[in-house]
Amino acid sequence: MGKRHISLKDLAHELGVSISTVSRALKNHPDISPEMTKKIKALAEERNYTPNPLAMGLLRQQTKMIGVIVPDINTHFYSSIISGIEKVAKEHGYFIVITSSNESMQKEIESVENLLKSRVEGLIVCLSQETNDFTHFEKLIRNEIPLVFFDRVCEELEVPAVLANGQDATKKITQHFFKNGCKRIAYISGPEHLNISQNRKVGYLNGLKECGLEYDQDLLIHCNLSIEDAKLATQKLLRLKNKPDAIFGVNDTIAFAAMIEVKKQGYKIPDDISLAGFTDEFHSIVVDPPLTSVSHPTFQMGEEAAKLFFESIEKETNINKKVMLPIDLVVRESSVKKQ
Amino acid sequence: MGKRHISLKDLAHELGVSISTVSRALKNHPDISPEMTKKIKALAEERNYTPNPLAMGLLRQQTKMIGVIVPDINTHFYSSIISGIEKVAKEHGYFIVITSSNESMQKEIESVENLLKSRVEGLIVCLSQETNDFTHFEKLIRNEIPLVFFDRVCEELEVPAVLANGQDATKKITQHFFKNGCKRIAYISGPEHLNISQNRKVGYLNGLKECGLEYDQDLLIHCNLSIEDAKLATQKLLRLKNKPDAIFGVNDTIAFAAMIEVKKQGYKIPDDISLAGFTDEFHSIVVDPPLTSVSHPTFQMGEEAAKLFFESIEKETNINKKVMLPIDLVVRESSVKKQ
DNA sequence: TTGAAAGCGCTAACAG
DNA sequence: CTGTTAGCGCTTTCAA
Repeated sequence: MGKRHISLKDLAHELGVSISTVSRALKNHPDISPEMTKKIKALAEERNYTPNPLAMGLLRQQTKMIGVIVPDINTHFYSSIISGIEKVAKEHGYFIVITSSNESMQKEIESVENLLKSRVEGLIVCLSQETNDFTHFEKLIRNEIPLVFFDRVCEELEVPAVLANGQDATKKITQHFFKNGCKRIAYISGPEHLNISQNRKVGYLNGLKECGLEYDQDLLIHCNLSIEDAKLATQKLLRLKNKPDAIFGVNDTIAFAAMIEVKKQGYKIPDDISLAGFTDEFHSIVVDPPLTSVSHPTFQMGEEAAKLFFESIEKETNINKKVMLPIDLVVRESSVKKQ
Repeated sequence: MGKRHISLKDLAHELGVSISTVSRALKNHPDISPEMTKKIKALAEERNYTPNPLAMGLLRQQTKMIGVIVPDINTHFYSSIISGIEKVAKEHGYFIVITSSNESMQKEIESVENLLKSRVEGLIVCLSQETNDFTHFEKLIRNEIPLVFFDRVCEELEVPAVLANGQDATKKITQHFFKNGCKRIAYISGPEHLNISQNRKVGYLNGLKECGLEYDQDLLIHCNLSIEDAKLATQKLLRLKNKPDAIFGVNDTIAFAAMIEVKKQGYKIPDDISLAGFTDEFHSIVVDPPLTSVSHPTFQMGEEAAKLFFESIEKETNINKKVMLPIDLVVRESSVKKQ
C-alpha cells in the first residue's frame, strides 16, 4: 500500500494559502506574485508533487488511454508494431492498454467492451483472423469514438487505416521466383476473407500474369495462421503430382512451418524448392538457409497508426485516411538456386 | 471525440430520483425497494451504463493499474511473460502499463518516475542489464509501493521475486554435454553483475565439477546481450587454439548468434561443436538443427509475478517471498552427436 | 425507503 | 493578487 500522494491541498495547507493559488502558481499564472510562485514551486518540488491524473481526467473527461487490440501479443510482428504505437502515444502524453484477441472474434468483441468500460479515448485495432462481422466497430463509429485499423482492416468501414503494400510485395516475390527459374510457384495464404489475403492474392496473380505463368488453383492454399495448419498446407502442396518448385507463406509462422516441412520431406532449399516469406530481419537470418522475405515495416506501421489516431482525435470529425507503407523484398539464400 | 458516457446523474434525472438512490440500487442495497431497484437496473442496462473508473479511482485512491518494466518488449521471452502478468492482472480487475527500459538504466529510472506519475499502484520489473544502482527502487520500498522483480533481480533488496532455476539448468546442460562426449564446454554468459549470470555460472561450475572436468576460464565469456556482441564472443571461442566442443548461450539471442557464427566458420553442429541455449519452443524448432534448450516457463513466470504483486498489495506490509520455477532441459539435435 | 451533503484532486469562473 | 465556489462521477454518512 503506497502512501498517499501529495496533493495541492497539502501544499496549500502547509503554506497557509488557498488551493487555487497553488494551482495557479504551478502553471505560471500571471496573476500570482513572483515571490509566491517561487515559494510554491519550491515546496512542490521538495514534496515531489505531481498532479493526480485521475482528478484531471475526471475534470476534462479524458483518460489519456488508447486501447490497442492485436490478434496475438506474442510475436515479434505485433510487439514491434506496439512499440511504434507506444512511442507516438508517449509523445502525446498518452499510454496504451494492450489486449489480445487471440485471433478470436468473440474475444475481440469482449476486448472492445472492456476497453470502453475502462474509458479509453479510442481504439487502434488489427482484426482477428476470424472477424467477419463488424457490428462492434460500427457501434464505435456511431458514437464517434476514434478508431484506427492497421494491417488487417475492414474495407467496407470508413475508418482510417495503415496498410502494408502486400499486393506489391507478393508480385515482387512471384517475379523474383520466376527470374530464378521457378515455374510452379505456390502461395500459402491466410483466411480468405481477410483483406491482407485478398490483396496479396491479387499481387500473386498479377505477378504470374506478368511472368506469363498460368494460375493453377492447386498452388494457392488458404490456411488459418497456425503452425499446424501451415504444415498441413505444405504437405498438401508436396503431395501434388505436379509439385511446386517455389513456396511462399503469408507470414512468419507459415514460412517457418513450410520450411520445416519441406526439409523434413527431404527436399533441398532452394534447389528443389525455393522459399520465401513475410518475416522480420532477425528470424529470417536465424533459420537455415536464411529466408528470402519481405519485411513488414512494423515499427513504422505502429507509428503511423498512432499518428492517424491523434489526427482523428484532434479533428473532431471522422476521417477516412488510408496510409500505405511500402514493403521491400530482401533476397537471401532460400530463393536463389545454385544449380 | 467520443460522446460523453452516461452517468448516474443522467439516470437519476431521467427517473426523477436522487443519484444516491440510483447508486444504491445498482449495487443491490437492501434499503431500496425491489421495484425501484428493478426500474433503475432496467434503465441502466438500456442506456448501457458503466461506472466511470476515473471517479471511482479518485474516490478510492486507486487506479487499478500496474506498471511493468521490461528490458525489451520485442522478444518472445518478455511478451510471453507480459501475457502471464496480464492474465492474472485481468482476473483481479487490473490492467497493466508496459514500458521498456531498452536495457538502459537511465530509461529504467525514467520509467519508474513516469509510471508513478501515472499513479500505478505498484511495479513489476525485470532489471535492465545495465542496472547496478538501485536507489530508484529503494525509494519505492521506503514509500511502501508494491514492487515485484522477475528473472533479473536485485538480491540485496528485500523484494518479492520470481526466478527461474538457472543454476540447475546450466548444471543439467553441462552434464548433458558431458554425457554426449563433450570435454570442452564453453558458456557465453550475460553481464557479470546480473543475478542470472551469477547463478548460471555457479550451475556451470558445479556441473563441470561433478563431471570431473576442469574449469578453463577461456571457456566462460561474458557478453552484453546483443547479437553483435554474442557473435564476437563466439568468434573468440572459435579462435582459441584449444577450441570448445560445446557451447551454450544464456538466452535466445546469444544461442542463435552462436549458431550462425559456428555454421559460418564451417563447423558441423553437433558433430564438431554441440550447441544449446535458453529459448522457447518455437524458436528452438525453427532453426537447423533444432536447438537443445532449456525453456523458461515464461508465461508462468508472469503469472507468478502478478500473484506476488497482489499478495503484497493485499497484505499491507512488505513481503519478501521468492518463487523459484523449475526449468526443464529439452534435448534436440544440436547437442546429440551422431558418430 | 429515499434524499442531501461532503469529499476524493483539480480547474476555472467569479468575487473581492 | 488571492480566495471562494461549483462541478467532473461516485460513494457514504447522516438526516428525514
